Amino acid sequence: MIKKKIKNFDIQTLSESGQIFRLNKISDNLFSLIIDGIYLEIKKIDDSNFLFSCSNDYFNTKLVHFFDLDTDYSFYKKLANKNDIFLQKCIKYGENIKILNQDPFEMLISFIISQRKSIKAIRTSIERLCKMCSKKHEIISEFTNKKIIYYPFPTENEILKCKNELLNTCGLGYRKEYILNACRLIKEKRIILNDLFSLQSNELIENLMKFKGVGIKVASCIALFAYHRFDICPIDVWIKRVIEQKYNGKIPTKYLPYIGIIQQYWFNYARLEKLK
DNA sequence: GTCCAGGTGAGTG
DNA sequence: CACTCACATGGA
Repeated sequence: MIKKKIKNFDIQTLSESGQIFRLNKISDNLFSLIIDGIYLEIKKIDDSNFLFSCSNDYFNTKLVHFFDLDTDYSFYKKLANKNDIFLQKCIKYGENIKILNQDPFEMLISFIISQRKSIKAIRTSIERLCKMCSKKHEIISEFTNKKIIYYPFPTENEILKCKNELLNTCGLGYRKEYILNACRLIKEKRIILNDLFSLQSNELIENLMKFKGVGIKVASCIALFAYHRFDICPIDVWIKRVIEQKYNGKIPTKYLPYIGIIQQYWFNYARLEKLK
């Protein structure tokens, strides 16, 4: 277990941000996270002090990048136009939101599942998929001393090997075939997710949309949350409402190079305040 | 029971 | 090009 002083890190808001589905609040100020096949816990001591159940080395080499801790967000927080009271309010409301650097395959499968589902339902479905396809792991929590059972996010091979009747219990509905199809394309190396990092954003989106079941919205989420493309804006039902109601249907051009992060401020506010 | 959710692909005009 | 429609299922 290590202690870290981190400024502008809001794990509670991140866990509700709709970009990560396996960061869970366990109890007051205690969160669990499954990435990279491992389970770790994060305890918030106060606004800028945290405990992590991992080594200092793992924190520095993996988590700093994952949580995007080496990026200074102060520039983005100042982007709101002077007369844009709404965006100012959104930024204040979720001022320590970050755009994470998550695994492309996990984002691909997670956001295929996400279509026409609530965030709560997405989480349930993903957890079932992990439980059905992936290997069971057990560890003892460093914080609670309780036994923890967890399942890493499955690989494409593990999903393909999973029996149909098990996959059918994951609540995937019509998305099941999309997921199997995506796993086949990856297994056959028809699309290599790690090779897409070098592409321009528009080419990246184009390539992601080769997966059946991945349209412009899901491709945009993957581009933003796995490939860190701040110039990409996933437009879902919430963002549609924001653009129509607050911006007369048009995004201010000044925001376009950073619309990914701005979109996340909008989304967080609109969803948690149930903007109608 | 009804309605909605971080949408997409196929079909039609 | 734009527009409509079916699509499974959980959660409120």
